Amino acid sequence: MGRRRELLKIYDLLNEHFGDLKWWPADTPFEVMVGAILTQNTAWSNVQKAIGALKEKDLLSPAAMMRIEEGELALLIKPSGCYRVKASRLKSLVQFLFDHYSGDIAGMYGKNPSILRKQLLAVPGVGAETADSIMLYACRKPVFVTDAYTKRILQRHGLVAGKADGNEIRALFMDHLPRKADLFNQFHALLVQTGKVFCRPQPKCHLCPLREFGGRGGPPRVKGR
DNA sequence: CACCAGGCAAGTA
DNA sequence: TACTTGCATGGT
Repeated sequence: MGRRRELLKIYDLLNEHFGDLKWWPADTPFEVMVGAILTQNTAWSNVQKAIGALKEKDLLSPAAMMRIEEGELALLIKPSGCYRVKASRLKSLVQFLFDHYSGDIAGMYGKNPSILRKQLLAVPGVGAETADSIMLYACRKPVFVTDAYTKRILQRHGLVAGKADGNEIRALFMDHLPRKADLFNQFHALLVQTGKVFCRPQPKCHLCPLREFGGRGGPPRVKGR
C-alpha cells in the first residue's frame, strides 16, 4: 500500500470515529492567532478562559491589542499560564502584523506560503507549530501542522523512523496528500484528538480507531516506559 | 503529590 | 549541532 493510501486510510478511520471536529474554534482569524500563542504548552480549557477575558475587554483586534499595555495584557491572560512570556509574544505578533500587513490579517491571505512561513518564524515566540497553525487555521493555507501527537502516532504505526523531525513529518503529509486546507485542517485535529484520547505514554491502543491499521511496522508498538 | 497540556527561546557543551 | 532549563497556571 502506498503512502497516500495509508494516510487516507488513517484519515478515514479517525474521521469515522470522531466526525467533524470543526477546528479552529474561534470567531475570527485574529482570535486564531491569539489562541495559537496562548495554547503553547497549555490545555485548551485554560486558553478559553484567557480568550474570554480578552473578549470582555474588546481586545481581540490587532489595533486594540496594540494599544493595551503589556503588563495589563499579561494579567488578563493569566489562566493560560506563562502569562508574562505570552503577553510579550502577543505584542510581538501584533507588532509584526502592523509592520508587514498594516495591522490587517487579510493581507496575509494572498502571500506566498513559503515567504509567509519565514516571516512568521522570525517573530519571537512563533516556532514551527505555531506558524503552521496560523497559516492553516487563520490564513487557510494548505500547510500541514505536526506536533508531538502526530509524531507519536506515526511512529507507533511504523510510518516514520524514531528520529523523524517535524519537517520530515510535515513533508510526508504534504508530499503524499492533495494539498487542501480543509483536509489538513480536519486531519490535524483528528490526530490531536486521537493522541489525547488513545495514544498516551500509557496507551489504550486496544480501543483506538487505528487498532486495525497495522501500517508497515506491524502492530502498534510503544517504546520506552 | 506528580504529571501533563494543541511550545518557544536562551543558555550551555 | 544537540542537549537542558525557564516560563507558570489549572486539571487529573
